[in-house]
Amino acid sequence: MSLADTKHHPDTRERILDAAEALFVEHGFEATSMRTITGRAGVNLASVNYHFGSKEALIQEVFRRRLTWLNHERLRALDRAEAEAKGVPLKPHQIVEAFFGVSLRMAADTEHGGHTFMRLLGRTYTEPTAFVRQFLADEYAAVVPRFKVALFRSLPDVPPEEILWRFHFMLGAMSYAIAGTDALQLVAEYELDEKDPGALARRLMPFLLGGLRAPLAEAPVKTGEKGPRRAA
Amino acid sequence: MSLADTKHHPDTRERILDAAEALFVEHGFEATSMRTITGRAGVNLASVNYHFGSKEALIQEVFRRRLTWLNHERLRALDRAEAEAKGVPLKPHQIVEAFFGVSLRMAADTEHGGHTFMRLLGRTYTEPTAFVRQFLADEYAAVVPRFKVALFRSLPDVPPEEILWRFHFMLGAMSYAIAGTDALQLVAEYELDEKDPGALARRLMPFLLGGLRAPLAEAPVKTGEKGPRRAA
DNA sequence: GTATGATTTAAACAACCGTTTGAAACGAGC
DNA sequence: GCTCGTTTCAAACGGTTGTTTAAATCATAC
Repeated sequence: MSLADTKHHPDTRERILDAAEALFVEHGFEATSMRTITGRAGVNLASVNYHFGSKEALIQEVFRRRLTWLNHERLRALDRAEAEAKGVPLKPHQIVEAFFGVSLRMAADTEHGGHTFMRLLGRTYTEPTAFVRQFLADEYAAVVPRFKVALFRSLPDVPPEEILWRFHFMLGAMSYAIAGTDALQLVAEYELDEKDPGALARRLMPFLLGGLRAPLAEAPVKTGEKGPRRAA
Repeated sequence: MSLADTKHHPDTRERILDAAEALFVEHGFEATSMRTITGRAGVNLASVNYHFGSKEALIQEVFRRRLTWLNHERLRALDRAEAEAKGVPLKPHQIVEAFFGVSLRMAADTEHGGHTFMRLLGRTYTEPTAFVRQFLADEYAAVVPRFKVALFRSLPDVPPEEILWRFHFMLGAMSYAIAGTDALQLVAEYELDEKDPGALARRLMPFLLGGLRAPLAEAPVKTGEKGPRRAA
C-alpha cells in the first residue's frame, strides 16, 4: 500500500487520466462514459473503479494532478516578484503576469497535455456540477486571497470591489481565450494562428492590462442605489 | 398543420422550452433528462418528441427562439448608430455598445428568462457538442461580419487580426461575466452585488473598451516568427 | 351528435449508464 | 517450488437513457 501509492502503478492510472482528460474536454463529463475512457486508454472497464473508486473521484483526480502544481507555481511567481520588490507595491502587470502568465505558459504546452488541461479548466469554470465547483473553490482558496491583496496594494485608488470584478473579467477572457478556440471560428472564418500558443500570451496580456487599468465608469456604481436609471 | 405552426399550440411547447432552458443552465445538456424536463414542465414525457422530434431538436429550439431575436437586435443597434454617423466611422465604444449592450440588457432581464438564457448561451460557447457549435456558427454568420467591418473602420491603425482576437477576448469576458457567476465566488468570498444586473454593464463596459483600445505589445507579433524568446 | 385531425397519455422498447463481482493473471519474497 | 498482495479481466447487476407505440382524450367543423 505504502509503496503502491508512491510509485508502483506502472501506467494504467496515467493512461486512464490522460484519456479521461482528453475526452472530458472533447465531450464534457456527463457525455463521456467510462467505457469510452477505458476504451481509449486500452484498459479494462473495471480498472477505473479499482484505481479511483468512482467516476466522480476520477474527475477530481484529473483536476488535482495538474491544478495543485499550477496554483503552486502561481504563488511561487508572486513570491518571487514580491521578494524582488522589497516591500514596494507591485505593478499591475507584474501581478497579472504572475497569475495569468503561468496559465498561459501551461496552455502553450501541447506536448504534455497542458494545453488540453487548460481548455478543460476553462470549460469547467462555467460547469455547474456541484462537486466540481466545490473542488475548484478549495483548490483556489489558498491562491486567490494572496493575489487580491497584491492587487489592492497595487491599485489603491480603485475600489476593491471594482478590482474583484475586473479580476473576474480577466479570468473570463483568459479561460475563454483558451477553452473557446472553437468559438473563435465564429469570429474569424479564416484560421487564426493557433499554431504558436505563445502568441496568445503576447496578444492577451495587453488586453487584460488595458481592461484592468481602464478608467472607471463616469457615474461610480453605488451599491445601495436601487432605482434603475433610464438608459441614455 | 398550417394553423398549428403559427398559433395553435397553447402552452405545452412553451412550458417545455422554459423548463428545458432553466434545467440546461443548471445541469447542462447531457445531465438533463427528458423525464426531468417534462416533469418540471408538468407535461407528458412523449410530448417532447411529439412537438420537437428529438432532444437535439429541442435544444436547438431553446436557442433559436431567443438567439434570432438577439442577433436581430444587435444588427438593429448597429444600423441605428451607423445611420446617425452618416458615413463617419463609428467610435469603438459605439460598436461595443451595439454588440454587447444588447446582450447585457437581455442578461439583466430576470423576469422573462433573458438572464437564464444568456447564462446558457455563455456556457455554450465552451460547449463542444458538434451540432450546437454548428448551430451557433449559422446564427452568427449574419451578424459577425458586420461588426468586424465596423471595427476595422473604427480602428484603422490596429491590425485586423489583432482586432479579431480582441473581439474574441471581449466575447469571453462577457460570456464569463454572465455565465460564470458561480465562479465569481472563487474570487470574492463575500457576495458581490448581483442584485442589480444593470450594474454589470456599467462595470464591464469600461473593462471591454480598455482592453480593446490597449496599446499593442511592444514587439509586434510576427506570425512567421518561430523561435521562442526567453522570458524577460 | 358525429366525424376528423391534433394532442395527450401510459406503457413498453432496446441501448447504454456506473458499479460490483469473483475468478484469473501477475510479480516479488522466501 | 509455493504464497500472498496487487492488478486485470469478462460478465453481470439494477437503473436510467431517448424514443416509439397504440390507445385515449380533446377540440373543432359539419
